[in-house]
Amino acid sequence: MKPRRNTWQREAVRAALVGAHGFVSAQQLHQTLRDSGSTIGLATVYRALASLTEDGEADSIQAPEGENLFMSCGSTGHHHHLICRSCGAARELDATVVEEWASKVGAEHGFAEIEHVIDLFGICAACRAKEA
Amino acid sequence: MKPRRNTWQREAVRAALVGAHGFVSAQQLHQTLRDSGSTIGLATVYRALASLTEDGEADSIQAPEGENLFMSCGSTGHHHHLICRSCGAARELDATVVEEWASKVGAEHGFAEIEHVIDLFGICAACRAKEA
DNA sequence: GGCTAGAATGAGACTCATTCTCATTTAGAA
DNA sequence: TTCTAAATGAGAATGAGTCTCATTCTAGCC
Ligand SMILES: [Zn+2]
Ligand SMILES: [Zn+2]
Ligand SMILES: [Zn+2]
Ligand SMILES: [Zn+2]
Repeated sequence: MKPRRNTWQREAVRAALVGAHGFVSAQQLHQTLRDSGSTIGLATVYRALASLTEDGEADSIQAPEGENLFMSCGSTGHHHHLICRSCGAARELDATVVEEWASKVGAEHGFAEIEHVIDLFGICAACRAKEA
Repeated sequence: MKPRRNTWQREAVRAALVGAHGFVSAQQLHQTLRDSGSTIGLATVYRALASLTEDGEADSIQAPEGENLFMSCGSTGHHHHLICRSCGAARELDATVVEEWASKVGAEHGFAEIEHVIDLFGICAACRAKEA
């Protein structure tokens, strides 16, 4: 892990990410921080999120609309999520079966350096209750 | 399927997509078409790809970099791919196990309207040979 | 074949997420 | 405290994709 300086900006992003409880975009996070009086710059939020993700402190996924979403995730290892399209709440999934499937399939077709993207999106119970 | 008029532009996009043999971006496709003398507009390429995808004549995926990629795909039903990061070549996958896993997991967590994104990326044998 | 309504097109303006530039600030070691 | 490279922030730049709207063209009708 490359060296990082501890700036209040980096810490603020980390805190905001933890406070978000679910996947959020860089823009949302920046807005939240500004709304709470911070003067942090948008570019800095992007930089902090990139480094946090690099260091394994945050997970990132691509929303179906193309935006990148980030989340402060407890477990550090490789894993997958079930995400609420409406509020961003996420559940970690035990994906042992698909991990095995993915590596088997990759090998079978003679492809190297296999990576996989596996995400489930839906509407959580809470959001459904709200809408009804 | 909503009605579509047959224009040479739509046909050109369809043909270029078939000729591409793998996943390509709208921009690439547009460039290819222009290079071969066509005067087709970029917006039209986007519109044609969107309608072809809607009609099930093309598949689309999100590249890890965020760009949307399209491919003329034989089978019409729901399925997944193993894609070469380098040349876009793709294999269709039998993903019965993961389909079952996905629907089970969604239900278990009380989420509704589950959709899943499952894509494998790697480097195909041909591209590895080329690089070496 | 001509006529017409409405769909499709294309040039370019526009949006919006993300990255880059660069002058200024600051963390952290000495 | 001093110094230096890393980090920051404002705004410019990038780039995929969408939108607008005047013009063109398809397809059905005579
Ligand atoms: Zn929700
Ligand atoms: Zn995995
Ligand atoms: Zn390849
Ligand atoms: Zn599937």
